[in-house]
Amino acid sequence: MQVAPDLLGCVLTHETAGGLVAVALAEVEAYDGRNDPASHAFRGRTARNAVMFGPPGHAYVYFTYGMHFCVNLVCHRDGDASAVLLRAGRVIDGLPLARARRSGAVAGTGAAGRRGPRGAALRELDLARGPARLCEALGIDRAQDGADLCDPASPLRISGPRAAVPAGGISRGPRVGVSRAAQVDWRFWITGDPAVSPYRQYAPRRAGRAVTAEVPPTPPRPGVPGR
DNA sequence: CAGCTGATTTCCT
DNA sequence: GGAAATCAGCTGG
Repeated sequence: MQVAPDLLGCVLTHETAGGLVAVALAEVEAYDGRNDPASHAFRGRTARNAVMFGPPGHAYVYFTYGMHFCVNLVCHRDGDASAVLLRAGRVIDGLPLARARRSGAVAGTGAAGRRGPRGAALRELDLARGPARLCEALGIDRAQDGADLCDPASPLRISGPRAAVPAGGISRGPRVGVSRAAQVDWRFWITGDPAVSPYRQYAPRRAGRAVTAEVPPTPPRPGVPGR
């Protein structure tokens, strides 16, 4: 929570065999470990979130919704599972590679098993506009879980602290898509930055399957008079 | 543009 | 069994 706004404007860089991509952070969210019902660490340590309970400065990468990766920076001392989700940014280096990954053209990157080109060309601003998009553009997956982001020699690293407060200042508001502790304003972003992801409130999904026990009323059909 | 849906793993009840 | 720190594709206005 303390360091989250300071990450805005910092640069996250990932160097792989395929090349280098760097993103200037525009949006982050803080999660307060065991004290925060919205945190993955709220219910204790699991195989997935183990890195969060380790020393600060490392990457916690998780897989969610069966297809997406998101990356956090572990912030508090060993045993204290606080972390900051890196939600969005602007690609400032390695643009062609970022675009290729996001369009599904690079094998072994992106969400598990996804392949083949998708539809229309992507806007440059959308390449890292959202936590899963940011990971895909940078080529981050569970292999980077635990990486030391503060080591300048690490393939995945963060450069900071930034030189100055971003022009336009910093805004804060509720976190995106969380159902619990939705009222706390622990999301921070650079005011007016177009790379900030659109805010979405948590919305429970309706019961998916249609009725089998009930017969829905027959809808009126065109050309067929009602009664 | 708002709203809804499918995809699909990890963890929880 | 079902929700979740998401995204893209599609529909209707």
